[in-house]
Parts: sequence; C-alpha cells; structure tokens
Amino acid sequence: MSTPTPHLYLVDGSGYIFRAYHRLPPLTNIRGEPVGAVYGYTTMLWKLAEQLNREDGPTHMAVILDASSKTFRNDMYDKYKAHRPPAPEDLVPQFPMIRDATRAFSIPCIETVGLEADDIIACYAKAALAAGWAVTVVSADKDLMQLIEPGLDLLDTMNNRRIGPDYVIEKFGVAPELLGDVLALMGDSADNIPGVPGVGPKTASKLIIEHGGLEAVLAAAPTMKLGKLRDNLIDHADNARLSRELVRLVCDRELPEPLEDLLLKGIPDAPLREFLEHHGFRSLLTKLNASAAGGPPATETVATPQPVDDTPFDLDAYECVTTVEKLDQWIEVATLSGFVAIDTETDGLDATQAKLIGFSLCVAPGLACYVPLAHGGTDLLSEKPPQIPMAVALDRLRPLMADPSVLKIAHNLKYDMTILARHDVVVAPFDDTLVISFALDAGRQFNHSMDELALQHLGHKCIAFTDVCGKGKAQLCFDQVPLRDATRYAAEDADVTFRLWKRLKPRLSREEATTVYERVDRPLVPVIAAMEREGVKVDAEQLRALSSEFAYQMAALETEIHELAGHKFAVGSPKQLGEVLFEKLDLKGGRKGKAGAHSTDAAELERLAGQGVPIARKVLDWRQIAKLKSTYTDALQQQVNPETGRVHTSYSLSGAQTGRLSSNDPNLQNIPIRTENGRRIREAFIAETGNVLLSADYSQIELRLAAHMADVPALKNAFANGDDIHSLTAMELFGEVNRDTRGRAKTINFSILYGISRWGLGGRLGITADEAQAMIDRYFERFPGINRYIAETLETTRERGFTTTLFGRKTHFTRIKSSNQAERQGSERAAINAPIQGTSADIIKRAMVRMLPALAKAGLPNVRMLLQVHDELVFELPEADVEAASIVIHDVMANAAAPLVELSIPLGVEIGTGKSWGAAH
DNA sequence: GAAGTCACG
DNA sequence: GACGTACGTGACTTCG
Repeated sequence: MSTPTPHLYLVDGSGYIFRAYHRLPPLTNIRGEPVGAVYGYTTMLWKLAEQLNREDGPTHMAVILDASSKTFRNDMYDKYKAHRPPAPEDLVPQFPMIRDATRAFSIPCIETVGLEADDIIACYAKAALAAGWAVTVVSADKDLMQLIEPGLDLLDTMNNRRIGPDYVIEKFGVAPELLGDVLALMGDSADNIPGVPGVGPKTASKLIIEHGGLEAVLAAAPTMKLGKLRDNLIDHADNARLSRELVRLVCDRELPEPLEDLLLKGIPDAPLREFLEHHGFRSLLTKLNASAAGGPPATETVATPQPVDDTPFDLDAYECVTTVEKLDQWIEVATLSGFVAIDTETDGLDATQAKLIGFSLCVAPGLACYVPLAHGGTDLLSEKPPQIPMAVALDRLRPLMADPSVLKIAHNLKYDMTILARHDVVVAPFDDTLVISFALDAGRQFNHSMDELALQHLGHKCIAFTDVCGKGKAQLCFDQVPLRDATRYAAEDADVTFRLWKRLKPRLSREEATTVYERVDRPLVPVIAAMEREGVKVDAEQLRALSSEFAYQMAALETEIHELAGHKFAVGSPKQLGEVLFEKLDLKGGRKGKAGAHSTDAAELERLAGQGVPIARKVLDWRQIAKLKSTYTDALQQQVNPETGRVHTSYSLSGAQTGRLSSNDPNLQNIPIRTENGRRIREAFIAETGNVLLSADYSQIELRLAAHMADVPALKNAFANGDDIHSLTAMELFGEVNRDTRGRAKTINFSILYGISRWGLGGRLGITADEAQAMIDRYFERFPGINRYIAETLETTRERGFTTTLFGRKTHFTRIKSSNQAERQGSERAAINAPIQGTSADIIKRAMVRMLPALAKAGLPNVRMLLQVHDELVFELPEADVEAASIVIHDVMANAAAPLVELSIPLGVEIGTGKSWGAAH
C-alpha cells in the first residue's frame, strides 16, 4: 500500500527574523525584553505546524538557522557580506529566543558551522526531492528561488503567497534554472556580491535571456556594440564568475539529521506553554488553551482517555437572546475565543426548502444561547414573542460565520450551511463533528447522530425532538414551541456539539484519521452542499406519461395473474403470492426466509419461470413495472422543488460504512438503467435549454484498485495496456473468450472482491460448489496477490479491528472475531471489500473537491456538478463548454489519487453527453 | 416497525 | 456438520 507523499517544510529562520523585525511593531515581553520578531516568528511557526496533514501542509518540518557569520564563501571572497551592518541592537537578543521558540514546538533546529542556512536548505531540499517528497521552503529570499523545480515551491508567510516558477519568470525574466546566472551578473550590495558594474536586474535578465547563460554572455561580450556595458562585461568577467560561485547553493553535503527525523508531530502542549508563559504571550496562551481543549496534544501518541469535561449540563442556564445588544455580546465572545458551535433550527428536514426559525451558539461547555428569529405565537390567540428581526440578526451573524480566525463547529454542517447559504451567510472555516465521528468510528456499533454521540461520548441524553414537538399528526412545527422549551432544546444541541468537538477532534491525530478528515471528507462538505442546492431538472410530464403507461401494463398483467391463479389476490404481497405458488398451485418452493415462508424473490421466480410456470414470468414482469412506477415515476414527480423546479437529493456523508456517500429523499443513486423500461426513466432527467448533461464515470475502478492494492501483475499489465479485463480473466480461466466465458469471468472478478464462498459462486454460475472452488483456486493461481491480499486484510482486521483504505480511511469491524460463524464470515467478506470500495470512494471524493476550482481555473465557471453515483459524476453545462470541460473533468478524475497516493494502474474515465441522463450514457 | 423485495454502484 | 451462502446502499409495499 502506498502512503501519502511526505511534504517537508524548510523554514528559513534567519531570513524570517530579519523581515519580521522590520515589519512588526517593537513589542516587549513581560520583562521588557524586545520580542517583536520572536512573537511574529512564533505565530508563523504555529500557523505552519497547524497545517499538519492538510492539503499541501507539512508532514515534516525543520527550521534552518545560520550558525556563524564566517562560511566557506568568506574563503572564496574575503569581502563577502563585508559591508553588512551589524544586526540592530534590539534584534540580537532575539536570536537565541528563536531557538527556544522552535524547540517549544518540538521542531528540529538545524545549523551547521561553515554553511549558510541557504545551503543547508538546499541540501535538505535536494535530498527530500530525491526521495520523492514534496518540499516547501518557507522564505521569500531570491537566492533560494534557484531551488524551485517541480515538487518544490517557496512560501512567503508574510503575505501567504506561494512562489513558483511563474513568479521567478515574472520577476527575473528567466526560469529558476537560470536565476543563478542573473543573480551573478547583477550582484547584490547587501551581501556584497560584486556582479558586473552597471548591470542591474533588468540588464542582467535581458542578457541572460538573449545569450542563454552567464558564460555565453561573457563570451559574446567582445562582439557587443562598443560602450560601457561591453567594457564592464569584459573587465569584470572574473568578478562575474566569482559571483556565480558565491550565489551557487551547496546542495551535496551530508544531512546533519536524517529526513525521517524531521517528522512533524503536531502542536505540543507543555513545552510550548512554558515558552509562552515565560514571555507572557497572552493571546497565544489563549489560543493554546483553546486548542488544548479542542486540538490534539500531539506529544501524547498513546490513546489515553481524555478527561471528561465535568461541567454539568444545565439546560436552564441557556440564554434566549432577543435583543441585538445581547446577540452582539455573544458574537464578541465567540470572536475573542476563536471557537463557536452553531446549530440552526428550521421547519423541516429538506435544507433546500426548510424555513429558518432560529439558531443557537455555544462558546464553551455549558455556555450557549438560542436566538429565535421566526417564532410565532404558541396558539392562535397568543401573540408573537419579541425577537430580533431576522435580517438584523443575520447581518450580525454573517461576519462571525465568515471570520477566518473563528472556527465554526457544527454537527452535520452541510444542512446548516445550506440553510444559511440561502440567507447569504457563508460559513468558514469549520469543523463538523458528524464528519469527525465518521472519520474516527465508521463501522462501530453506534450511528453518528448527535443524540447517539452525546450518549456515547458525554453520557448525556439529549432532549428528543419529539419531546419538544410531539409526533405524528399532532407534531408541532418548531416555531410553535414556547421560547423557554425551544431554548433548552436548541442551545443544548450547540452545547453538545461543542463538547463533542472537544472530545473527538483530538482523537483525529492520535488515531491517524487526520488525512481522511482534512483531505477528503471535510473539504467535501461545502461541495456536497452546493450540489444539493443545484438539484437536477426532471421532465415531470414525461414521468406522468410513463406512470400511466405503467399503470395500464400492470392492470393487464394483474388480470392475467389472477386468471392463472384462479382467484384475485394482492400480487404485491409476498405472503399471498407464496400461498398461491406453493400451496394452491403446489409448486416446489426453494429457499425459505426467516419467518419460514418460501421466498418469492426474483431468483426463485426465475427458477420457476425456467421450469415453465407461466405465472412466474408474469409476476416478474408485474414486479418490475410496479417497482419502477411506485419508486420512480410516481415518486419523483412529487419530489420536484416548487421554488427551483428541480429535484434536490440529500447526500449522507456518514451513510455508508466504507466511506461512500449515500443519497436519499429521493435516492438518485439508484435510478434505473439496467432494463429498457428503466432507461426511459433516466431519459426524464434533462438539462436546461442550451445546456447538456455530461456523465463521467470511472471504468472498472474497483478492479483496478484491487489490481493495485493486491499487486497482481497480470491485472496491472492488462489495465496499463487498456485490455478488456473480463476477457483476460476468461482466457486465463477457461482458455477461450466468448460471450459465455466472458460473462462468467465478469461474475468471478466481482465475486472475488466480495470474498465470495464456493457455494455462493456455485449458485451464481449454476455449478457445484466443488467446481466453483476449483475455479477460485485457478483464479488465485493465475492472479497471485489476490489470495495474499485477502489473507493479510483479514489478519490485520482481526488484529486491529478495522480496515484502512489507501488514504487511511478506517472502517471498524466489531464482529470480525465473533463466535457466531455467520456474523464472523459476514464481517470477513465486508472487510475484504471495504478497502477497495472505500478507496474508490476516497478517490471520487477528492475529484469532487478539486473539480469546481479546476473548472473555474480553466475558464469554465458555468459547469455545474449535480450528482454523484459512486463511480460517476453528472454535470450540467452549456453546450459550448462540452469540449473544454470534458478535458478538465477527465483530467481531475484521472489524477484524483495523486499526489497523496501514487497508483500503479491508470484510472480510466469515460465521458458521455446528451440532452438527458439516459442519452449521456 | 419488521420483513420482503428490488433499484443502483 | 452447522452456519448460510457476494460487498455497499434507500425506498416501497404489505402486514402485524
């Protein structure tokens, strides 16, 4: 299995401190010592370390400092840096503090006598690149820009800007490879690099571009037109060559500390606290306290249980906020503390339609409020309670929700985000306790609802919604609930969310779930919210027409079925159908269900139909049409949102244990396609005028991943060559390829991924278990690796209790060691499948996260992502954009695993377009 | 609300 | 020899 690409951050500590000194105010610490630069340095380092495991963030980090003023460059040129003025008096004492600060973060501080920081950085950079790592040099130094190449960039933390080749070309006119030549020609007065007199950046870059390099410039000098420039180039050629050597970075020295030792572990608590207290950095201490509560104490790698926050729940302490002044106070506290849990209350479960009724905030355990916005009277006679006008409250809320220095915490934020987005409230940055819980505990015996998590982690039983609003027909809308009860319920949710976050967030890093959370699931939340808001257009007329056609067909079939049975009965009732088949008609029943009744499922009916029982075929036909009508043509018409005229599904981010999404209300991930009648339903999913639907799907992604993860040479080669994988399997297993053997091979390919038994395979292929076993043996023989993958997966699952995907997503299997054989074997089959299905889910999720930014960057802002169906993405776009968008979509999907995971097989993506979803396939 | 069935990947 | 017989979902109908 591949592991994520390490990303080494090399901080140019010396460079930073000089810039910080000049750019920051002259702060002093509690003892009156100057610490402006140290303060700036500390916050900068903290911000970097916080990015641990984020997209493009560090996995490894080191701070590089200058050890002494004399280096080998002074041996080359005694005037090197000779004119540099001494460091300002109030900066000198800050140098050792920089080392203290670095140590406080448990980050290695590297300095080598005789080498400048730039050289050490170059050595580490080259070594890391050679090892296949990504490198970011935290510096804005022009000398270090020489290092830029694929896989390495610079980061200027003063303005949070990434510096790549484009920047160098823009600034110096040449690519990073030629930057050294330009720097040599132009010289540097600060470092006292002589260069060539009269040549500045402009001339230097012009000359290098013209001649292609420093030596070429010097060689061409005598042929240049007479003048000062020509003379200087000739007279100072040696100085230019010396300068070239002075700016050349040394990159071949032995590393003082091996790369692996630079592993970044997170923000440590104790040493950092000591450092901050020593200087009295109060705002940073506040931040530490907050992240100690919520963030990972990363020095502890042992999964010790967190002390339970013993602030008891006091539902009557929650405040009901009905004045702007009070609301402002809560918002101010939230802003100062930097963390706020939020929950919205609405009148429904469909976020694209529900009305906002109020919201609750929590800033610390037990410290929560409810802000009612649209509560009516509790009955017809009573008056509306006084509330802040919605527009006013939202105007106050908006800046807090968008404040980049305040973390917003919610449980299933996707819902609240959608509600708030409809009021132009943007939420960022955020954490989502539902998504965190799923990243930690997928597959465990509890679901990830707030109520269950509160019980599980806080031992607290939440007020049930039905306790507040009742249930069934008499259920009240939340806006009818008296404010006192509404406050208890709503503020409790925010309080619980905050406490859950404190319990769960630190576990992410301890349990190695940060990558999946930060780089796959969390960034997906706003993407899914946007997709849900887009919805998809359906042709309700066409559905209506299909419904009546199906009704007609069903009626005809029903009559025939009743005649064949000899009496009327409910064809849709398996119980009654069973009685007709197995008692009245006295047919031989096969399998029996839990209740002891004979099964009447499609497999049984097919068997009977094959034996020439006419009623069986009729019932099969009737069932198919009944299913299509009730689940799709009838239901979908009802699901059209009157405001948008489109159908908006809801995706569950925690629905499937393997990491897949699931879709509900309506489920748009099971729209028919396999039968002719079914396909007609897909044709009712259409694009707006002037637009088309584009469907892009991964071809055979799970088999490809199996080939990679189990390391099966024959399969990997076949995918690399673009061969038909089922034909290959057919050839290997049966020695010939025809329709029949290819079909059987396809069944076997899938069966293996699901951990099928010989009985199961025998049943599917219509052969005996022994024959099936022989076929499985042959498969393992022909595709070595699969067997080992299965054995290893089961072994580690038994050992650790969970499986992992290539991206580190865990699925827990609590019954993998069950003494109940059926339970155990079921878990084993699921465990064999989970890494493959889960990796596939990770990959398409990453593609989704990157898709809209990639399209926007390509100048295609009008492409909208509408649906995800496990290995397929559906877009709606202007017809004119199809060609350009296809390229971007293909590219993003095909490269979605990189750079976190390098696959040894290509990811195939097939794209189709059409006026309808049916036509796009 | 459970059981049975079946739509999808 | 019993266990039950392919992984992951959601929606609908019937029926107690």
